[in-house]
Amino acid sequence: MAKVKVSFAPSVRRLPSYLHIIRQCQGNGDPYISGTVIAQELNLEPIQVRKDLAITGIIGKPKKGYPVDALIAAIEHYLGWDESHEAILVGAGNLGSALMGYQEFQLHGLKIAAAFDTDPSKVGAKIHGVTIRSMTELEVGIKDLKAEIAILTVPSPFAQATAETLVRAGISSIWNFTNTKLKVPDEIVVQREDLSSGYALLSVMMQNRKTRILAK
Amino acid sequence: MAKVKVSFAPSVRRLPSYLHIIRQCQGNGDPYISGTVIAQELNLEPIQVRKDLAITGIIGKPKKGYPVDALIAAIEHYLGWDESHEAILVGAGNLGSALMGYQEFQLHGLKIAAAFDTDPSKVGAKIHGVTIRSMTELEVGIKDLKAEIAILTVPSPFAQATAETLVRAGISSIWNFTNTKLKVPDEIVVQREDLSSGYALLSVMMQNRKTRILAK
DNA sequence: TAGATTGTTAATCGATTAACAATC
DNA sequence: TAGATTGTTAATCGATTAACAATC
Repeated sequence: MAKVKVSFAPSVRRLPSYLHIIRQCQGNGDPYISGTVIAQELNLEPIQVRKDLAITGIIGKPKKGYPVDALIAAIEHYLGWDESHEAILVGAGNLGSALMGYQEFQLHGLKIAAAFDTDPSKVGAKIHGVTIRSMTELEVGIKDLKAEIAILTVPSPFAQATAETLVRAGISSIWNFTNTKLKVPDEIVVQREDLSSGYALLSVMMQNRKTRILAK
Repeated sequence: MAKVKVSFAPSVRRLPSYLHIIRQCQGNGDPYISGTVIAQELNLEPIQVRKDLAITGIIGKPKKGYPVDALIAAIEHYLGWDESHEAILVGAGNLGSALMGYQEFQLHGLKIAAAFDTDPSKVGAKIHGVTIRSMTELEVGIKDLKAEIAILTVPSPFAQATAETLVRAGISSIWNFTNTKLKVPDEIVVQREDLSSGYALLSVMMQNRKTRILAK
């Protein structure tokens, strides 16, 4: 295979957008899609798209572009979205419930097998088809279900303690939706999703826009 | 003021995490906090924290650190979080409802004045204190409320059309939670929040972890 | 064939990190 | 004072972009 030296996180983050575009293309019945087209659709540079796609190992055809079906398969395989991963969700509040209802995840191999919450009135109920269990069963539940991913949507003050329980129970990956930076062993994979950081960016862009307009 | 050449988006994105730590410090009654401490807490390099804080214009004291109250004020002012912004939310589904319940936003000046949805059974109801109005009132509603921000949580297929209505109604900033890249005029500020990109990163890290372990 | 598009190698750009003098 | 911490200037690192030969 050709040796590919590529930017990492930024490229990986862009892959789902590519996948989205390419899927639409597949719906149209086009057998090939060019990096140029993808770039245009997403307001990116064509060279960036080509570089990013290279990490999946896919080979394009000059003049035509990339074979749509193979490209989708390559991206999904690279992301591991072609096999299923058992997940549990901790904290069935507003955000947690919303995430349970997100069908897209299932499409990408993420199976939320159970949710856990401290609120006794929720326990036993189902939200979007997922049964809510008591937080006291968390450790046993994780082992029973052989879950590898935990989606963490508890209130921030409980984030660290919950994470420690998760690690004890053998969870290897945590998708952290709290605004707490978790202290966990190095071998645990943590991905933090931070709405505040996006909102901060939006806020600053809004201010820049205003000064830009005033400067006219 | 000292001239500060700084990385932009990444620095801005980190500011809310700093704010979170510094607030805790304020709770403890500490009058000063050092960049070193913040860095330790977030697993960052001290120099990075100092560089980031410099963009807010705050001046630290050698040996002591930054004055906590002034630092909080400086970050909030830089982000524009010290004044309120009227927002509306479009698409009161799972995610939309969750966002309406997110108190943290109000704390940072984001006021969701109304929500809009196509579902007649939702119209008139309140979710987390926000009244749901009919989508047909969207344009008038935005003008009435003098909203500047629209939080877009409609199903992806409706994202582009809805965005166009928003722009027509005079919205200047869109916080886009759909996985559609919006085509809007340049002067409109758009911040896209993309769960798939975070999940992609988590997925790849999980695979790398496995190969790392197998390599042992 | 001619030309669009690929993949590779090199150049640029921007963000992070290092080094260190200034200072409380 | 001595030493921790700041802010500045320079060096490194990594990601994006440019240039271009290869190719269908």
